Parts: sequence; C-alpha cells; structure tokens
Amino acid sequence: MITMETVAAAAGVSTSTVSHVINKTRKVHPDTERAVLDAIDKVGYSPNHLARALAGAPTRTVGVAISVLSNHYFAAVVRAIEAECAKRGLMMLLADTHENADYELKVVQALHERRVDGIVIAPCAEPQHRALDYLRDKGVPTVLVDRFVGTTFDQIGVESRDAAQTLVEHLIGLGHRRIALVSGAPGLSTTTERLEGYCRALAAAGIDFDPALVRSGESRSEPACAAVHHLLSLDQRPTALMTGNNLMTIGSMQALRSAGLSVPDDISLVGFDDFDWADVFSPRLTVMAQPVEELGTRAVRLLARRIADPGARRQTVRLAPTLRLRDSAGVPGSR
Amino acid sequence: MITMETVAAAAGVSTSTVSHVINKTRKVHPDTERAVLDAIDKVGYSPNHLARALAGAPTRTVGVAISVLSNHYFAAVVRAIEAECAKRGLMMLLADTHENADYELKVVQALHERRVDGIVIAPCAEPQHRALDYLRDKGVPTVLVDRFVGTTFDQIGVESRDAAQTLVEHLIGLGHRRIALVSGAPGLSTTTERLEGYCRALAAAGIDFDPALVRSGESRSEPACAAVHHLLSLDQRPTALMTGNNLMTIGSMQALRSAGLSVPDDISLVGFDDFDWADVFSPRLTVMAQPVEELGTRAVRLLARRIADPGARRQTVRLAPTLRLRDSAGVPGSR
DNA sequence: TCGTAATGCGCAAGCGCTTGCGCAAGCGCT
DNA sequence: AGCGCTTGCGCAAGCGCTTGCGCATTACGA
Repeated sequence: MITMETVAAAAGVSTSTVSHVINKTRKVHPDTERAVLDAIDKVGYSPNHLARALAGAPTRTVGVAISVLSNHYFAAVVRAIEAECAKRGLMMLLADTHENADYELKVVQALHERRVDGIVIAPCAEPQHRALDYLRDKGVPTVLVDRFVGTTFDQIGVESRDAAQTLVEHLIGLGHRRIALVSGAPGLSTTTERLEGYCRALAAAGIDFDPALVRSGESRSEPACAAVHHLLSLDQRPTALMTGNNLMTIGSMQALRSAGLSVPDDISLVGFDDFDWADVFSPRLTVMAQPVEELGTRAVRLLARRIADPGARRQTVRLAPTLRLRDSAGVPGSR
Repeated sequence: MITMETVAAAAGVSTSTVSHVINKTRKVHPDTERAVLDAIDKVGYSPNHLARALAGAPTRTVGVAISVLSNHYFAAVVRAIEAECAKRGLMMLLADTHENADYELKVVQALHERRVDGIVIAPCAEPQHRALDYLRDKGVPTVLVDRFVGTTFDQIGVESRDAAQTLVEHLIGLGHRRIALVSGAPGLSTTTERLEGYCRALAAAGIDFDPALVRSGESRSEPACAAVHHLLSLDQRPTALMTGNNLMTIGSMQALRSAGLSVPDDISLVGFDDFDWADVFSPRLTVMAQPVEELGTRAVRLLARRIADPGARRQTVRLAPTLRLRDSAGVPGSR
C-alpha cells in the first residue's frame, strides 16, 4: 500500500503538507506543491478514502437509495442525478431499495455507515418510515424524490393530481364513461394524488365514482396484470384504463393481450411515465411523461444546498409532467 | 457518535471484547457475550464501517461497475447480482460506467478506494483497458461480465457466435439473402463474436458477405438509428436486419418507423436481448434472450470464490442464450 | 499438591488520513 | 536593530476499529 507517507518522503515534506496540497486546504509554496504533485504520480499514490473519511473529511459521495433496478422510470432520474453529481465533483453510490421497507432501512444504514455526505431517496411505502426516521435521527442531509412525505426533508416530485385529472379528462373527452384505474402501492403520495385526480375528473364530468373500477396494481407489473384481469371480468367492463406508472402499464398490457383485447380498438389505455420506445411500438402509448432530467438535477441541487447549509429552510418542489398524446386512447366502442 | 467504547463501558468490558463478540472472531464467555449484546442495543450502537475497514477487516461489500443506467439489459443482470449478494450477506455498491473508459477508470478507483472486497465489471470497449490494469495492479478480486477480455480475470458471459449464427440462419431460412447487421461498439467481445456468427451463417448458406450491409450502431440507440437510416439508403436495401443489443434494436425500430417501414411486412428484424414488454407490443420481437439471472448469480459466485481464494485458477464461463421466436421476422417481400 | 493446558479477556499498536497548534524564517516598518 | 506580521510548514493527536501478544484464572491429570 502506497500511503501519504511514501509521497511525503519522496517529496521531502511532511504528510500534513501532502494532505494540504491534495485537498487544497491551505496555502502551500508553488515549488513545494510541484514537488508533492510530482512525487504523487511518481510513486503512483492514490488516497485512501476510508482513512480520509474516518479522519473527518467529507467523502464527496452521495448515496442514492432508489429502486432503479426494478423501475425503469427511475433509471432516467438516476442518470440525471449522476450527471449533476459528476458536474459537482461528487461520486454517486447506488443502492436499490426494492421498494421494500426492511431492505430500504438496511440500504440506508449501509450508505450512512459508509459516510456518504448526503442521500437522495425515493422512500418506499411504509407508514412508519423507519428509514426516514433513521436519516433524521442521524442528521443525514437527505432529499426525497418522486414521493412526498411530510415536510421533514427537502423533496421533489411531480404534480400528480392535476396530471391524472388531465389524463382522465382526455379519456372522458373521447367519450369514455367507465374508466378504470390501476392504482399504485397504497401509502405513496403519488398513488393518493393520482387517485384524487381521477376522482376529480369524474366528478367534474358528473360521472359517478364506482369503487369497483379502482384496483391496486401495487405499482408493480404482475399485480397490475392481475388487477386488469379482474377489471375485465366485471359485469360492466371498463372501456378505458388509466395506470399509475410504467410497470403497471406493461402489466396491464399483458392482461389485455392475454384477454385478446386490442388497444385502442377494444379498450383505451393511458398511464403515467413515458418509455423511450413508446413512439415506435404499437400501441403507441398516450402517457404523462415526468420531467425525469429535471427531477434528478434539481434533487442534487437541493441536496448540495442542504449539505452546505444543514439549517436551511426545507423545500418542497413540484414539477409538472407533460402529456404525450399518442394512439392508445380512442373513441369507445370503435369496434 | 456512539462508539465501541460506549458499548464497552456499558458492558464493563474492553473494546477488544466488544469487537470480538460482534465479529465472532474469538471465543467469549456466554455471559459476557450477553452483556455486550445487551449493551449494544441499549446504547443503540451501530458499527462504523469506515473504521472497521481501515483497521483491515473486509467490508463485506462488492462493487459493481456496469452501465445499468443506460442499458436496460444490465438492470436484470444487476438485479440477480444483488440478490446473490444479499444471500451471502454482501452489500452491493453500484457505479455506472457510462460505457466510457475515463469514467470507468474513475468509478473503479472510487470503488476500490472505498475498499470493496471485490468488483464485478462489464468492461467497456477500450484497447488499453486501463480500468482492468488498475484492478490487476491493485490486486482487486474481479470478475468480468458480459464481455470477455483475455484470461487475466474470471469472466462470464454468453456464447454469442453460435447465437448470432442461429439468428441469421433463421432469417435465411425465411428466405432472406440481403441481411444487414447493426453491429455493436468495436472492441467488445460480444460485437466481434456476433459479427463472426453473422458471417458464418452467410458463408454456410453460400451468401456473399457484403461489407456495406454491416454498420456499427456503437451499442447505442442513436447511432443504431443512424446506421439503419444509412442501410435503408443503399441501392439494394436489405430485407432483414439483425441488431447487436437491445438499445440498438430500439434505435433501429426508430429508424424503420421514421422511414415508414413496418416490421415484418416491409423488413424483418431480429436482435439480441429480450424486453419484458416484447410479448405485448407490436411488432413482437424475435430475439436472442440472454440468461440474465444466471449471469448475475454466477458472477457473484465466481467473485466469492476469488475473494476467498485469490490464487484459484481463473475461470471463463459461457452461457447459452435462448431464441425467442416471435413476429418480427417474416418472409421477405411479403408486401 | 503441583505442573501444564485451556479458557477468557485486556493492552496497545496500528490502519492512513486530517487538522489545530505553533515554530521558524522572511518581510516591511519605525 | 528591533518589532510585529505574514507565509510556509511540521508535530502529533486523534477518527473508531481490529488483532497479536500476553496475563490471570480455572480445570485437569498425575
């Protein structure tokens, strides 16, 4: 192991000087600096982050606890997060929560124990929010993305209610009256808000709310598939479907296909989240696209501010998603 | 900060005993053990991984340097990697390489500096392989996935040549003679092997190899789109297309669509990598699906072995992908 | 009863870095 | 020449843990 001591010896200075030139934490004579820098790459030194962090320096690392692996929508967000981190000289460490509270807690602890400077997390649905409590108790700079939880933390996500309302209004505008909702995991703010938007749109159009038309897809693909199967077995089938996220859209499509229904001829489908292939495969999905880039970028910005000034006022920012009109919603009974 | 000292004091023992009960690294009297354990959760102690690692203990953490964020195919692999890690009590730290050599090196260093016990990496195309050299020089237990590079490391991936050959033979069987290849980034073993398979199939069928029909899609979506545009502008258009990976399949589809061609009526398309939605959107793609689960699981197994026994013989394992016949390849000139 | 072996644990020296404190030398000033 | 300041750097005390060494104490066979 090549330590700072090796470098110090090679440069004929003390380790403290080496440390200071590396971190630019105090003025060093240009000549000395040169010497140190030369020594560094002569001996091939690379700093030990562990020791550095142990000694109290910031790690210049942020942890990201998000279920990227199972939810493609997050991949784009995380990509933006990382880009912004890179821009700020921060390293991103990713740990997947699997949308599971126990695992989330573990992951958050692991990240914290590795002394990340801050964490961005898409908290999973759990009434107690143990991971968030942990973060609060340990005083870890944190920002929530996608889902809102109280006001203890900085948070950023989209405005879901109006968006859902818009989506449903679109369906209503096409003539649909029996519109089903494949809803997300209970406990997520997005789920609640999207349901609200759905209800509002119905109310505004004078359509009675029928609880049978709302099924939970638990924000996942298979449950959504099951939910749709159930919806299709109803006496009065819905003529249109709205899904709460990308995974449920796919799950729903699976159900529709296995039922032999085609979209939008037999049934209309709209949902949240866009796909990069949505434009080229049929049915081309009409969706609410979230501003993933900005979500990620601004999350990091919030985090950076919080790290710099732990006492700053908490912020909650809501971005507007945008409607992408394509072909998956049509006039009911067109076939 | 609650340290081991706090615990030691509360339990009336020395820190070394506390350490030993935590790590089960030497026999401790049952009573003492109880006392320590009680003390631990009385004071709410949680160990500091940094210090632990600095002092030389393994971190029980493996680093994963793969471009999951941009390539969905890897998400599934990484999911399997993590599952296997979890099973073994290992924590997974993810860092995206962006398929960029500079970034890859940075990421690998970052992971190493955080003293992960080992690394699994999908090395990106770079003749010098700086990241791999680094890993070798530092003696980091490493396993390569997806792409093969020399025999310096344990590695695991699919058998690509026969698979590509099969895919092309399928096309030939349907009657295609002008088959284009949207090839991956040069320098990747997968790219080379898939090209070889393509050539072999042609040769076996007595079809002349036409270099104009092979364009690089650089393993990415946009370049693939451009490549296909070019292929479509050829005097003698290909009647079928094979793509080297999932991203290029999407890029190709974009090009086809913007050219107003429909699949498989106007042109056939087959490719590598499966999509979880491939069954429900049209055209339903005929693809070679990689055994992502097993790829991930076995990668971790290889790594664990290497960590346990750094001197063990290097292994290279090749898994067979499976053909998923769907609708995107048809008889040429069917329209 | 004594010698030898276990058994159970504490001591303290690191691991590689950061950083407050303070010393020495060089500067401009009176 | 003497003063206070600035500039440039070294010293050494940690950060929280692991672990080799070795000291008591108890168990056991002769």
